[in-house]
Amino acid sequence: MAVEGSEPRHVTIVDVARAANVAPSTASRALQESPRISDSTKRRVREAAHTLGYRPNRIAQSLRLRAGTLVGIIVPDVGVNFYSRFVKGAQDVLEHAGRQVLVLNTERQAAREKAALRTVLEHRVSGLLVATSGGSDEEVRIPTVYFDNLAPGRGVAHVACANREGVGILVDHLVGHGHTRIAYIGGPPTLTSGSERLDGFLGAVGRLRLQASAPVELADAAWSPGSAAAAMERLLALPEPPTAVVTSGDTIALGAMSACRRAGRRMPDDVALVSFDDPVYGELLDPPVTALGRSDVAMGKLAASLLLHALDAGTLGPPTEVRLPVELVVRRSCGCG
Amino acid sequence: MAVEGSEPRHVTIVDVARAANVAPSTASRALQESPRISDSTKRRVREAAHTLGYRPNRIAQSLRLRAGTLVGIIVPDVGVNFYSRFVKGAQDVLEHAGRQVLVLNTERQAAREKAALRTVLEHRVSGLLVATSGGSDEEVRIPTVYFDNLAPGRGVAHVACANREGVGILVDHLVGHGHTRIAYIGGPPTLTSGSERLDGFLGAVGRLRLQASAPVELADAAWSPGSAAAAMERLLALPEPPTAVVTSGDTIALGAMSACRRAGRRMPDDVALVSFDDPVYGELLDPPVTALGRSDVAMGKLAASLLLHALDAGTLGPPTEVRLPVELVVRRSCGCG
DNA sequence: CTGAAAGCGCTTACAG
DNA sequence: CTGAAAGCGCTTACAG
Repeated sequence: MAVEGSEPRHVTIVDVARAANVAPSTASRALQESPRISDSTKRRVREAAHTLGYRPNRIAQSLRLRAGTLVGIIVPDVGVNFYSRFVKGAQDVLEHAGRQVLVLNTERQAAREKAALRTVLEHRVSGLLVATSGGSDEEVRIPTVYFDNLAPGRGVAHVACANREGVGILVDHLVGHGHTRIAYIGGPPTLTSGSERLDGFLGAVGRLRLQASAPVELADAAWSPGSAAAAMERLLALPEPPTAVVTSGDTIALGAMSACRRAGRRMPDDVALVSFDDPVYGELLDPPVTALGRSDVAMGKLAASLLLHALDAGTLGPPTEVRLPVELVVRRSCGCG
Repeated sequence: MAVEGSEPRHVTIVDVARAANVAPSTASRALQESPRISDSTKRRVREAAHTLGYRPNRIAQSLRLRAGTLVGIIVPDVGVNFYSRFVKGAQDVLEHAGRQVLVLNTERQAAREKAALRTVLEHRVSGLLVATSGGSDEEVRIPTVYFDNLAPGRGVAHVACANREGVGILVDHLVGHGHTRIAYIGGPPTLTSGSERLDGFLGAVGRLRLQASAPVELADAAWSPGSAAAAMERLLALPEPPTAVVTSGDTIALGAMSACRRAGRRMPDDVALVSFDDPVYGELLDPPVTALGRSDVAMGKLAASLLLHALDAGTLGPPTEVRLPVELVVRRSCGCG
């Protein structure tokens, strides 16, 4: 069973040409269905290619064509649901466009982000989809779509969800339930979503004149449930604890919910909760979470489409900014039902 | 700000050579730190490369070297936690070895799996990490590590967790709590983990003489919570419903738990539950789930290491099969605490 | 220590 | 309709 001796060299177009008794150039054109090649020749070449098991070498094609089919995706952490589902969506539309995806992880480290950028550039990717962690400020010279965390003025497009409005919707819903002491637990305002969502909260409570009773707590940079739980505990320890809380993301909601449970507070009776980014199985949680529907897969598809568009249109003008609309999925944690 | 006119051609080694006043071959060697090049020349070349912003073209390198740095990973669905975290682990060790990862999704479709295989092969990846959905039976000619779903006799290595033993541990734990009517909800036995885990359950109840009161229900091929919930409902509708249930995976546990909740059965009092594959935030669920710790990231790292090993050792002999040990994370759903 | 030449596997003007 | 030649950007024997 073991493979003996030397590597069984790959079949090349020269092999195919020889087998079909034509020149390599003719074989190449035949395989490309060029109209300039006779049907009989095409058939002969195709057969030769088939029986030899010819697989074109994309490396060679890319070099010759000075353009490959690779697209780079740089994310802070593929292990995180949001990013992996974004990749899934992007991969899907890119694949259908005959492109492949090089996924690079940065672990939210600036150095790794820079290295990732260098690497994909060396691979001569046609374009890039990136969610920066704020690491690299260099302008990239190839078509780039920034998502989640935006990079003002750079790239061909930016995509994010309607962060401010989203939080506004969440606050409004809570107010509809009669809450006036509404707290917010969010990711740090260093990156786009953390900052815009916090902004949205501040804006909403301002508009509703609720500032005085609207405490804000922040989770850590990874938006970890642990740090969110600690934040929730701080809120519960307040002299006048909030009766409802808005969380800026699924993992934060999870942490907050578990903190409430440990503290013996019933949800939604003692404290209601609504969240941005529906937890992946949000309807299975106890209570089922009222949240803004996830837009990760859709965002991936959109970002990929925008990139594809820029790729064949040629990049011109300032980046377009696209905001994905959000929609409230009403379940039980808010007090409904 | 818009980029004007023609593409700004990439800087090549010829440009660097010219700037440093040496031949391209010398520039190439200098950049590779060849001992045959004088220090002064090296310095000159490095400086030229730096000021010109030279980035080697990996496409060209790969073609010339007849070996690239790409590794393919083929998974049923990157959007699923298990796979995305596997990718994260694999990516990490591969990246440290100077390799990049091409991720392909199959959506559990045989046709897409075959296409994915063709694609990565055309990219001349050095090796492959694949979780088949049973789609392709063809032997792949490059070093391949199969994971999760195994392919007997093929590839350089197989990695999976200790499925049978794992379920045995789960059953034993439930028996330790005094249960005798123990049900099982699992994925279909078509692929490795579904089949081995079911096997493990059957083996355990046989060994314990519990067969008569050990109903088995199956979820769908995607192991969806919805189908698991339906399975749980069937179990609860039994004349003598089980007092405990073993689920073969995290998503199945989630579905089963929600079905119990909807049916008004308290957990673990009315029905206890233990699961394979700890849900990602299993400790935050209500009740916190007793489960076998996840080994996805570790599995990714292991699979990548095995591949790397095969890559520099050269493939010989039959595939090694590695089983990741499992460990029980005791929490509340089983009745502990 | 450095350079000229060949070649990795393709594709596309350029001829015929 | 088909072929011979050049070249994408590198690296590595082979000379010197």
